[in-house]
Amino acid sequence: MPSFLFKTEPGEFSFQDLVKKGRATWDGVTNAAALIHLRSIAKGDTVYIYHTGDEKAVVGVARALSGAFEDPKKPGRTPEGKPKFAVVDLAPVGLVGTPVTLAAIKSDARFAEFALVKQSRLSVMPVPGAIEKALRALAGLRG
DNA sequence: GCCAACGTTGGC
DNA sequence: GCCAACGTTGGC
Repeated sequence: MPSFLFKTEPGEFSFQDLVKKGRATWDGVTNAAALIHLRSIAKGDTVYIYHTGDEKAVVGVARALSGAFEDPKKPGRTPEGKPKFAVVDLAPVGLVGTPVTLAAIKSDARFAEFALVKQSRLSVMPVPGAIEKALRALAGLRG
């Protein structure tokens, strides 16, 4: 099952907010590259939540309750008539055992090819299997 | 269609 | 607060 990482500014919407709400529609993604990744998400996929700002760490795990669907709040269309924006519904799975900081990720060669360090400002990215394994080990998660 | 100017993200 | 890395916009 593919996995992804979402960045969020905790002052806007944190993983704890997702836990409180029980589920949330993840919207606000407008970047073209991020939207391509978002549209590849399927129901059941794992989503790691990364906090930007002061925390700069992977702090929680969520699950996609749906595949990507058209943003009901932003019904824009591309010139080809396709929905311009997409969103996905998430439910929290749980906090990680240990937050995995950006510093830890940057200093670990196993993450050298990870989009989080290679592609600045990308807010939705896939997490390849080998990287997910390393991430889960650092986070103190099973599997 | 090119590219300079501008805006945004997000780490430092 | 600064700025690098991009993306977007608009004039031509």
